Amino acid sequence: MNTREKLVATTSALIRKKGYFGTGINEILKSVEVPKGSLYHHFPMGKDELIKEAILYGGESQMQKYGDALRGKPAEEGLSAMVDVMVQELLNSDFQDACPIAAVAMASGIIDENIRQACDNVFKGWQNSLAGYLERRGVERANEKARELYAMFEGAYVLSKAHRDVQYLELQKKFIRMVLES
Amino acid sequence: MNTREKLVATTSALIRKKGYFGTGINEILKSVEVPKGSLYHHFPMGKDELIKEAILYGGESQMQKYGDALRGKPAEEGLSAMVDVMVQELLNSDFQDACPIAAVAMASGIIDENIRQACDNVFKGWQNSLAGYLERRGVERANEKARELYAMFEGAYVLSKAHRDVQYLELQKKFIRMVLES
DNA sequence: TTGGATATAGACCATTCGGTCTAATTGTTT
DNA sequence: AAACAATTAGACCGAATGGTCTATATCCAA
Repeated sequence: MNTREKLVATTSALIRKKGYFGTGINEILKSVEVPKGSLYHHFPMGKDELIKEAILYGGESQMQKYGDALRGKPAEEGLSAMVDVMVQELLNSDFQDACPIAAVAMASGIIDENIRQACDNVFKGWQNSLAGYLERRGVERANEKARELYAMFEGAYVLSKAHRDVQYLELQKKFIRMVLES
Repeated sequence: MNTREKLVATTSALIRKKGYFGTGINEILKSVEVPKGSLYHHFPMGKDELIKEAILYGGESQMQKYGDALRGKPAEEGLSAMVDVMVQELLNSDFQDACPIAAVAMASGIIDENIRQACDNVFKGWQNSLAGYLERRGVERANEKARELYAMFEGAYVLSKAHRDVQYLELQKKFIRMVLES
């Protein structure tokens, strides 16, 4: 892992916990043990460029985790496993790591428009990937259902973190079948 | 409206857009046109105390809006009107104002535990209020359904903001009946 | 009208913020 | 080995951060 990759990966981990404004450049540098010159060499546009990359990186690695959970399983079972991924991430991080994009997306509209678009693209990618998964399993109106399931999961992720209680995520499992069969 | 109330109301509006770390004390003071001495007179514990109050204030005023939308309507119609409140807030603010609590809640776990608890209490209040509303209309398993509807709405609120597109919220209306009748 | 509480006013503080800039070092190509 | 680009290193900058402190109003009760 080279300097650039280390910067992106660490930034991704930090913004997931503290969002855009809560994550400082000096903090990132200290965490990665890299001098300032390196950062501005690899990311001439500074913080916004680094965070944009971190959003895309975080989006991809999260998509991979979800993909692993879904793969080879029938729809309901796969989606349930996807919820379990979120549950485990909350538990493993003492409720610090929720959706890696949401924390930044909440402040979009204030921050650079490029960053909002990066969040947007990640969300769209997840959603399309989920829609494809459903379609391959013969689910009707897969796109609409993917959107709905995704909104449910996202909301439950936020609430479970705020409550320090995974019951909101666990509850989603009860409603997956209902959405699929609607 | 006295100085204290003005500080709380303005802080509530700002944290809704930018979250905990994105909202600075000096910015608040400038916006309210109040000197620093007044702030620390009314809130000796500083920023964290002010933001905690702002969370509770924002939670109450939002609950009032939702209550107005729900009041006197049958369940499905009322919930649909509640979604419309969220849609209008996004549109009226050019997609800057989503859930007034979520932006701060996302960074909880890092911030003062009192603030996380304030977010938690607001969320719990909304959820209980919604459960009561459903119960009064004879809905079975009102508590569980209130939780689920609430998670759906919260997720759609976040996604609609990130996408700058209210379709996620509008989509919820199609699924309200399904949850109610489940 | 005097005294004491309440509140406003803002200068000042150490620290951190994101960012710039110049050297020194490392790596690669001839 | 020389030359050149790529990268690392970190001192330094102005601005902003949250917070403290003293002085001055303002208000109400005695």
